Amino acid sequence: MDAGSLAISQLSGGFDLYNSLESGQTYTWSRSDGGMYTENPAAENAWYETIIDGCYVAVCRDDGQLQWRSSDGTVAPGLLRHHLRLDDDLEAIYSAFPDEPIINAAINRFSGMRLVRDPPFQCLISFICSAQMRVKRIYQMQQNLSSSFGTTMTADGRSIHAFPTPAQLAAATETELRELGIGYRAPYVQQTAEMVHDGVDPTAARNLPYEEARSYLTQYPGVGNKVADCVMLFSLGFLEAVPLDTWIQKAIATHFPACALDSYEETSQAIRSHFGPSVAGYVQTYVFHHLRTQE
DNA sequence: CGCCAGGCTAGCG
DNA sequence: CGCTAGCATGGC
Repeated sequence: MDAGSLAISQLSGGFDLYNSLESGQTYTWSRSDGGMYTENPAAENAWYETIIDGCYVAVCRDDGQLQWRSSDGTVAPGLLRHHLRLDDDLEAIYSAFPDEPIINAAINRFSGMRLVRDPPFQCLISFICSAQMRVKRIYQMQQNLSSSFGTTMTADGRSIHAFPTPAQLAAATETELRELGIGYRAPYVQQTAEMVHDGVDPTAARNLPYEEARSYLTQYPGVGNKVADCVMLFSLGFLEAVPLDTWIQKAIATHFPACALDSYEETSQAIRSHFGPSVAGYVQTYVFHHLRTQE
């Protein structure tokens, strides 16, 4: 097992590991203390781990450093920079946020929280599963998919499951998926996995303009505008994407009523423009987490 | 028990 | 097009 560290002080705006990985934007990491999405704060030395492209990586915040351990030390630092967006200039991003009370409150609470850049297939499946589901259960469903259909690796003598590949998940039956608690989303998951396995590549959306990319992603069963926006923001790097979930729709009605229009498309356009296209997705993620974790 | 959870789809008018 | 019933499952 290789190991190393990155200096958090060199990152503009710092890095809040806990809120970045437990704000409901990613379901690809697990806390080694088993407390992922339990609403118990992570212990100071809690490790978050995942397997990406066959590479095991674990990270932990310790004394101003982002410590990491990995099965492949040659790729781990670059992998972390990419998937945790460590090169995002948070100070510049905050200064581009609109100066409004609810947004400022969110920045104050979660300063250092970064967007993630998740593996697209895993992101696609996890947000198909997210429909009408609580964050904690979405996470549990992804764990179930991994342990039932994903490849097993051994790290530190423990067995860990990677998220299934499109081929592995396409081979699952609807009945098997329902037994994992996937519910009525089971056929969507199976059929989407099959489409990706057959060559309909979600990453092809990267090369399209924003609204065409969103439309492209809705060809997968179980993917509407909202889920497509999540995939674009949390895995494809469209920082202008603002997923209009129930929380954000309420926030728009209350705090930005001029943007509360009739259709998803119109509201989306208005709120993207209001938040600022280059940072709108960041604003969304901060406000979402702020509202969802208020007492 | 009833209600709700990071919505979507099919089937209407 | 716009509108809405129905959808699985678990937690409160």
